[in-house]
Order: sequence, then C-alpha cells, then structure tokens
Amino acid sequence: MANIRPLSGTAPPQSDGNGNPIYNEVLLSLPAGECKDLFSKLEFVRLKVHHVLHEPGDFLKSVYFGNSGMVSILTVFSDGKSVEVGLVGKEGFVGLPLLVGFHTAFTRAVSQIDATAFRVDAETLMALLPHCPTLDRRLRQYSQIATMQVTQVAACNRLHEVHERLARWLLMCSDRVSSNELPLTQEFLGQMLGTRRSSVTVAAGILQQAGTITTSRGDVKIVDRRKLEGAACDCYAIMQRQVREWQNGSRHA
Amino acid sequence: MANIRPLSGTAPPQSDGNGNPIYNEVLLSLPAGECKDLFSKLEFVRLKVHHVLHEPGDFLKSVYFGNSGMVSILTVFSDGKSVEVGLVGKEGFVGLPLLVGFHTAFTRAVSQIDATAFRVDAETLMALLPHCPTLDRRLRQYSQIATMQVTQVAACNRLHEVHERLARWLLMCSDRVSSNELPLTQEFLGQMLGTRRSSVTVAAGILQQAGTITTSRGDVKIVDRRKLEGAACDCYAIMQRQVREWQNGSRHA
DNA sequence: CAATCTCTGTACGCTTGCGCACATTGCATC
DNA sequence: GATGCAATGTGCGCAAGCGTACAGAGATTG
Repeated sequence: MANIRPLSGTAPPQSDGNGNPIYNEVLLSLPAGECKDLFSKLEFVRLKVHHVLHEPGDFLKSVYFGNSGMVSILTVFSDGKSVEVGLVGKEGFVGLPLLVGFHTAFTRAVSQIDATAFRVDAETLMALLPHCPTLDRRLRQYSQIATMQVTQVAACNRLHEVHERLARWLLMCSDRVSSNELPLTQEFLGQMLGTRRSSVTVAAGILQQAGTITTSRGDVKIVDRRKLEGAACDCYAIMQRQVREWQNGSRHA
Repeated sequence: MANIRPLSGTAPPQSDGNGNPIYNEVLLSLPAGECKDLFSKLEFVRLKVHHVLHEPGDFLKSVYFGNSGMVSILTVFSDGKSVEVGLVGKEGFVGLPLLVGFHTAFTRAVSQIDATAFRVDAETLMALLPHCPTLDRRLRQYSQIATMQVTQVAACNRLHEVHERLARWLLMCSDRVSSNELPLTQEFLGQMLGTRRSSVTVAAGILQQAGTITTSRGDVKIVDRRKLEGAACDCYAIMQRQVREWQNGSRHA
C-alpha cells in the first residue's frame, strides 16, 4: 500500500549528483546515511528502444539499475528463436550473475521502450557491498525475486495459452513503465512470448474483442485494466504479489 | 576433468560425524579447516521416493544438501498441473530462498528416486556463513547456477518438443543419480515435463525406436547415451556446461 | 491361482499453434 | 500525392499435443 510510485507524484524524492531523478526502488530504499557513497559512482544512461545491453557470452562489467522504462531478459537459441524470461523495471537491476562473481552473460538484455538506468562498474559495486549491508541485502533479495519470476514464467510458458500470456505480459510491462499506452510491435511481442508474429495478431484480436485493449500500428493501449487482469493467467497476480510483498517488507526486508 | 564422481570410486573421501559418506559437492569443496563446524550440524536424512520436502506456501526452515538421488523442484498450479523447473542432485541444495531470508516456499520439492541429503536448520546455517566465506560463496554461486537452469528450462518449455525435453530430462536425471537405469513411471514424467502421460508414452516410443532407451513398467534404461544426447535439445549441453564450468572453478570459484 | 491394481499402449476427435504466403493499411519521405 | 517501407490482418495446410477413454500387460495380494 505504501508503494512508491514517484512517476505519478510531483517532485521525485531524490536525485543523483547531476540532478537526474532517481526512481529505482532499490536505490530509494537505502538508508540515507549508509550508502551515499554509491550515488556518486552511478552513471546516468539513456537506453534507446531495442538497445542491447548484452548478448549471451558477453563479458559483463556493469550493473544497471532500472530507472524508467523497462529491460527484457531473453534466452536466445542458435536458430534465432527467443523467449523472454524476465522483465526489469525500476524495481530491480540488470546483471544478476555479477553479484556472485560470474562475468559471462547467458542471456540477452534489451531495452523495451525508451529507458533510463544508472550504471555502475561491477568492481566498484562489489567493493562497496561490505560497507553497505542494506544494499547488499536488497540486491540479493532482488536476485531471489527475479528467480521466482523466471520460475513462474517457466511454468507459464509451458501451460498457458498465447492470449493469456500476452495479457500477462502487457500488464507486467504496463506496471513497469507506469503507462497504459505501450509502443510495441507485434513482431517484438512475438519474440517476447516465443511465438509467431501472426499468433500475436490473433491473440491481440481476442483481447481487443473482449474490450480489454485497443491496438494500432506499433501501439497497444490498455483500456480496461481490470478486465485484462481477468484475461491473463494467474501468473500475473502471483508475480505481482511476490514483488509487492518484498517491497512492502513483509519478507524480512 | 577433475570432476568428483565418488559413487563410482572406491572409498568416499569424507564422512560426517556418524559415518555417513558425504557426496555433496558443495560440502566436499569446502576447505578442510574452515567449515568443519558445519559438519557437526548436519543431519543425515533418507528421502523415500516422492517424498515432499515442501509445498508452495510452506514455511521453510531447513536447507537440504543433496547427497544421493535427486530432488525435483516443481511449479504447481491450482488446477493440479505441474512442471518441473529445477533438478537438485549432489551438486547443490534445496532451499534457495532461505539464503536471502525468505521463509516461504513458492515451489514444490519432491524426491525422485530414493534420495539422501544432509539437513541443516536455516538459522544455524545462516549464523555460520559470516565465518565460512567459502561456503557462503559456494551457496550463492549455486543459487546463480540454479537460476541459470530455470532460465534455460523456461525457454526449453516454450520452444522444444516433448521427446527432446524427455531426452534432456533423462540425461539430467541420470547425471544426478549416477545411473543409467531410472525407476520412473510415465505418469510421473508427465508431471515433470508438464504434459500428458500418454504424450510421454509417445515420446518414449520415439526415443526407444531410435535405439536410445528401453522402457518397461516403471523403468527407463539408457542404452545409448551418446545417441540420446543427440536426441535431446541443446539445452542439455548448455546446462551441463554451466554446472561443469562452475565446479571446475573457471568462473572465479 | 484368482482377483486386483498399476502402468502402459493406443486410438479418436479436437484445439492450438506453426510455417508460409499474400494482401492491406498506416506512416514517412521525397 | 506518389512511392516505399514497416506493421498488421488473414488464410491455408499441417503437425503437435490435449482430453478422454479403453484395452492389455505386468505386478501384487489374498
């Protein structure tokens, strides 16, 4: 309930040294005194649509704290097929493996929508962790939340149908970008859902028919959010609850 | 190459206080002096076939280090359908969320095959971690490996066919129990693969036709491992490599 | 040995989704 | 406003897999 929604508020609660507003909820949750060190090390970066942060096999050297927009984490196969396995918005960060000292990416990370993030060198961040217990705990807990999400997606991918998964995805995306209007092509949605573009067309048609969304060229609008939640599989509610509970601290935050 | 395969060796390298042989590779990888404390806290447990360690929503209080046999991690839905999202053998442990202080299970953990494990109270383990840096690092790295596996499985579940996934699963299972003979019913395989029992029959038929396995009532034998690897999707090789590289220490172990 | 139960093979109709292809429509650029 | 491109709607044949049901084969128990 006390959920942080700065984008819809008036003035952002904090900003980094250069006046860039901080929306990332991990960063905002840090105790004022404890980790101010970190803020000076953050580099504000703008990520254009479809900007690739890393490909499988790449050497990872930076962590990206999501600040606005959204980054998708994909598994890609050698035949070019891909499926999304995770979404990162302002609630988390990109670069999970770095936290345990792994420097090789095994996924593709690509920005959906225009996004902004705070980048920090992995070495720098790791060096700070011993002095920033809250940050350390939050990062590790987010890793676990991300794992729980992948786990749910793994099952969802197997057992639920395209239009249910599309509805879920639109909702999750909307939550992260704080908007009901999503600039997305069906081709791209197909890559996220691991299905054909034309299957997305059909699925979107079903949702539109039900009066939950409207679509036009490269654009999806959520018109009845409640109804869209009904069209999505339970996975949406489950994953949303997991993040919420964590953010509200009911899990030993 | 220096991979530990104690089950096929003569004498196990170590045992706990009560003479139970230790095969778990995390435990075996600990420096001799550093974490002997832990060994006295371990409780040796035998897990019968299909024993449920925890259901979604359960309060978690123990970590289980796999020692022999195998434990499956499943996502289950309210309609009773389930899919396996992770396998734990002697390379890892059950209870990932505990490492970051989460005490609520969100999956089902169930032992395949008769299994043994070392159980330790979460509080006890967590209290030891500050004094056992190697253990701490290994546990966290295994968490990451497990996440990488779920990630691969999420994509595999979406894009690969039943007989490919079945082949992959049999190989992964065989690796963990160190046997080519697997006492498994098709009904159970269906729950693992998130498919019908009769689809398993068909898939097993394909694999048997190709001369890779033989099946009889409640039993699958791998007769041509190399060929079975060819029948499996790439996911098997990918996941196997991830674990191997970690165990061989090429990832900053 | 008979009865019973479990596991497996198989079949049938049906739905979903794939692969492919082609027409159409909206947007941008000249 | 003509041209070109990207995005979308649609159609068709086909394969995979689902839900269901039933028969046979193997194990177990009395």
